[in-house]
Amino acid sequence: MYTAPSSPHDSTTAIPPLLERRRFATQAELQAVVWWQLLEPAHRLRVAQDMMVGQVLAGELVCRTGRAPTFWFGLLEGLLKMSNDGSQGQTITFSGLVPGGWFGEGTLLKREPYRYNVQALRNSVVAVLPIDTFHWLLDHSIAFNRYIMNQLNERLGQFIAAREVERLDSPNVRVARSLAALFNPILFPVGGDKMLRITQQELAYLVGLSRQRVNEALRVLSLHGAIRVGYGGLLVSDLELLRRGTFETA
DNA sequence: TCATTAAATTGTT
DNA sequence: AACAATTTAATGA
Repeated sequence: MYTAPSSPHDSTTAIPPLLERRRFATQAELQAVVWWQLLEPAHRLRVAQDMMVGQVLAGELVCRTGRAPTFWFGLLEGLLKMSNDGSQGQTITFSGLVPGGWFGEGTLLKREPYRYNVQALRNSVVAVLPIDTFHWLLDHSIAFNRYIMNQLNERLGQFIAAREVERLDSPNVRVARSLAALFNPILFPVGGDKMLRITQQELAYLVGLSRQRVNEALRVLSLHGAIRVGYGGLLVSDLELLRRGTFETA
């Protein structure tokens, strides 16, 4: 299913048709949203009326640096990559995004343009909540405020961890930490599932390594018993080891 | 349900 | 980057 969309790093990719061909969220989709469950009935109703869902094809951008903030985004299905274009044209990947994750709250809070690109690594389903609804929730729901506060705090920790990884770590450890980040229960509350559907090619785009190198790293990680690799995905068997382990050699 | 074929993904150089 | 090997998905009897 993965036909390298010319290059997920291609900045000439057209503006997302996410705004077109989208529909309202179904009841099942709403109930799968963790923070929606925290709201009281009146607040749930407003969200149900305003939240929409759209399809994003592999390679397309969900949001783009410099664009005015319009939505808070949630990934329902698929795989996204959050990155930034450095001053010399290098692409810096901050984080991968797996289903259950919501992003853009920092930008919406400040009402400033997005500071990163979010690109679909495969066909994905994305939910959007209008910025006005987002602020209305902040004004009316304590539960929502608490959720956002938690999320901001957790994301801060994730960025700090990402910086450390970026500097001093071996490819093996980079892959390990990047994988571990996808299992953050606060940012990606996906029901404690240790199973991750991701191809080695997708993971390669995520961590910025070649597929070959990722393949080798996964081999080492599984030798250490941190993960089990399978066709089209992997299983995390020791999350703590994945987070803290040093996988220097095989 | 099974066999066949195409497509996707992995393993290796 | 290229290629072979393996796994999955799709198709039709």
